[in-house]
Amino acid sequence: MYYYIHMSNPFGTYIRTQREARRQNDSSFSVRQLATRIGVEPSYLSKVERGETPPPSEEKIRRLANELNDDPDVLLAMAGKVSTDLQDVIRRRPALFASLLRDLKDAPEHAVLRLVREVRDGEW
Amino acid sequence: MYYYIHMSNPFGTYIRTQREARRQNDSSFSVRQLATRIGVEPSYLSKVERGETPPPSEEKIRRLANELNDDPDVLLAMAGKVSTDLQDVIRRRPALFASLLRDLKDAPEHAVLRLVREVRDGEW
DNA sequence: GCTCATGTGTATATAGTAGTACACAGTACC
DNA sequence: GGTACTGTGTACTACTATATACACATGAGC
Repeated sequence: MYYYIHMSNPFGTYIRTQREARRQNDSSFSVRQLATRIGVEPSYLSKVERGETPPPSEEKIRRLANELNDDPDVLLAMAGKVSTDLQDVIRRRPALFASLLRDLKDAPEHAVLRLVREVRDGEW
Repeated sequence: MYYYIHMSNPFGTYIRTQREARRQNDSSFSVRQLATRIGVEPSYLSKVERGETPPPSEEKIRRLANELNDDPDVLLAMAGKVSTDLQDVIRRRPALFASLLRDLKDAPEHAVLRLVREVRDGEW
């Protein structure tokens, strides 16, 4: 017997919006059918979309991202989570990546992107 | 009624080692007194050190790091966790930081450090 | 040899996570 | 106008996280 505090709910709202958009052209994007495809009970997906229950597990969020053609990292972020593979990167070299992230915390997007590009071009 | 699978236990082992090292010169680093200072029951800290129970919460780990003069990020990593403030950095710009981290995942330490230095010197 | 601190065993509590099972009322469609 | 699918309400479950409370035997120091 408990209540889920029902504030804003960015994750569920976004999922519902995306699902209904897809549904215009594809009737298989009903709550029931999508729920079945990602492997949960329809009533559960319904509750998640309405924010009556917290977002599902990382795995289910990944399947949602896949079905809805969305970036899993972005959906996970909306759900208040961080991908476990990213957490693993940090956990293997905590001091190093902690300082990198804290330094880049407020860096403008283009600056970070430049670093990404530098790294990708193999400049090290 | 459950058992904690008691494999390797890097966190507890490390804490015990550090605590006993400190205790050579300072008798206040007994299980009981340290537990009291960080705000947990002595029997709980004992179980954590012996790996009978999983590592404590982030907050308690931070207090341990403080008492033992250790890097909180490193202790958290040993406990299989990532600091919530770092998770927040990623969650605010998930696509950006996800790609950065995945690209740097296997980069050699000195290359990452060079980036840290670049950023610190404000080259953006 | 008594006191007091020490480490640890046993039992238990509470919240959060991550769902399932099933029934029920509305709607679509043919 | 019956069939079949839809969204959702109600009730329940199992497991994990994060601990507390207290008792007990041991050992060290005065």
